[in-house]
Amino acid sequence: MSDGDWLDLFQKRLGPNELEPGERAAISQCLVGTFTYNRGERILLNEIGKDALHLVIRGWAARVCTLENGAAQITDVFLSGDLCGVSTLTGAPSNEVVAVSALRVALLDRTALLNAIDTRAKLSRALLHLALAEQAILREWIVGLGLRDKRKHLAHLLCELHCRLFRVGLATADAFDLPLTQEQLSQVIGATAVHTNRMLQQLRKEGVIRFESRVVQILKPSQLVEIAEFDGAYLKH
Amino acid sequence: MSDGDWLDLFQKRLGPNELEPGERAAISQCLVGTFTYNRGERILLNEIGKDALHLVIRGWAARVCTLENGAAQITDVFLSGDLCGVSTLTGAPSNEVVAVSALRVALLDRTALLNAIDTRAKLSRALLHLALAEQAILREWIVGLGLRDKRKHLAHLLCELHCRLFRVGLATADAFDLPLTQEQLSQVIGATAVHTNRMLQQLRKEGVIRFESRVVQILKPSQLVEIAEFDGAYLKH
DNA sequence: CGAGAACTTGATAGTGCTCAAACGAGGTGG
DNA sequence: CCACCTCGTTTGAGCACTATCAAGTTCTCG
Repeated sequence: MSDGDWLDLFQKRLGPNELEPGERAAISQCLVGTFTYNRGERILLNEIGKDALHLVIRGWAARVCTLENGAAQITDVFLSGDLCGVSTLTGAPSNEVVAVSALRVALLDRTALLNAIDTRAKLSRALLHLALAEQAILREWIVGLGLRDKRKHLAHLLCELHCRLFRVGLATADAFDLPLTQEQLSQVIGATAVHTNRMLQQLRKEGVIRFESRVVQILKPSQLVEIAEFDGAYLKH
Repeated sequence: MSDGDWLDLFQKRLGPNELEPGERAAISQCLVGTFTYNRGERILLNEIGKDALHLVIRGWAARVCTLENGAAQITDVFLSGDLCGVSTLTGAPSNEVVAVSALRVALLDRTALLNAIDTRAKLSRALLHLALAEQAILREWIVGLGLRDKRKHLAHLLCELHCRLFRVGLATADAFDLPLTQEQLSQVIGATAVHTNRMLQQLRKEGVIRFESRVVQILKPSQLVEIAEFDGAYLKH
């Protein structure tokens, strides 16, 4: 995915709600540049983030909430096409967001974007749409944390990530890159790294997945879906 | 709270982003009536919900996600002033929402509201604002489920509810009505009803709260906040 | 090749679950 | 007015899932 395609990527992410040429132009005028972060760097809560939202072009990012005892929870994962920092539009305090892998982003000027959505109703709808899509994912994560055991939750997460990546052309029918470490996976599903490791091994022993050198291969898709009780409808926003 | 005040209530809920007379008029023209549900009734996914969003005037509602085995998770709690069904604006599939107590709602016509936000940029911003505020709460719930033990999570939930109710004038400095059953509380924090009961008793034994006949009294506010590691900043959207 | 990060494995402890039953309050019908 | 039924709360005992602690192994990269 080259830098110039960021707008197409964003449009693909928005799905059926196609942007018209006018909206495309309005957004592309918000672009102030692109930037590359290294794995582990803080994004959004930095000099750049003060003025600009980050549209992910390539790589992964994650929002991390940390408690006093140092324990950390990942509440969002941002993939290609995801817009990161929408909540700062309303002046809300944002959490820490870190680059999970090398990360290429398009920088969209906050003020310009606010202007754009005030001028163009469709753009505003598009952002609302994105926010609601995120909500749906957050809710599903809550269900995973509250109701599923860790093995099922892990399976569900893999299904979700596969779906989301497939939508933007970053997954084949049965495989995708997963740059999250097991530690980070455990921060998503609310487990310890040790336990996450064991649940992964269990899924491997069951022959459902393979997961080596940052690549997940889904060997038995239907069984994975069954374990996870996965229904991708919530991603159809 | 009488029916006529629903708009003021909504405005109070939006907080600093005051609506101007024009926007107020635009919203109030979306009103198609008010309605009362009984405790336990399904709202939103019914005849009325097909065409109308529900603005809570009085009472509580909760969004419930149910798994195949019958286990249920509450992912949202809607209080006075909360707008319920925003996600249906984008045609997304909604979850089940039930009335936790007797529930009075204002019904806002979906099509009219869509028109209104397409016409008035400020209204659109207001809805985006609401969606982001909900996101912040969802994230905090994720942190609670992933990182806090059930006692702390329960304490955190009580802090949050107190804050949100206080904002709309439904809590005193140290007490509020809590119509959720212990079973429903447990569906929020991802525990069994038995365990939730024990954690409540522990908080009572510690002298931190009282909770009788659907009323929570916070006896030691600072200690409750400390147990929960509660920081209300995320509610300041 | 060395050093640190990430992954793996084992043993033990504990939080929270399951099953089972009893108790209390509110509502209804006889 | 009381029996009775239901829903919600409370209590107890045993078990399971997951955490914790500790150590060893593999991988990655300068």
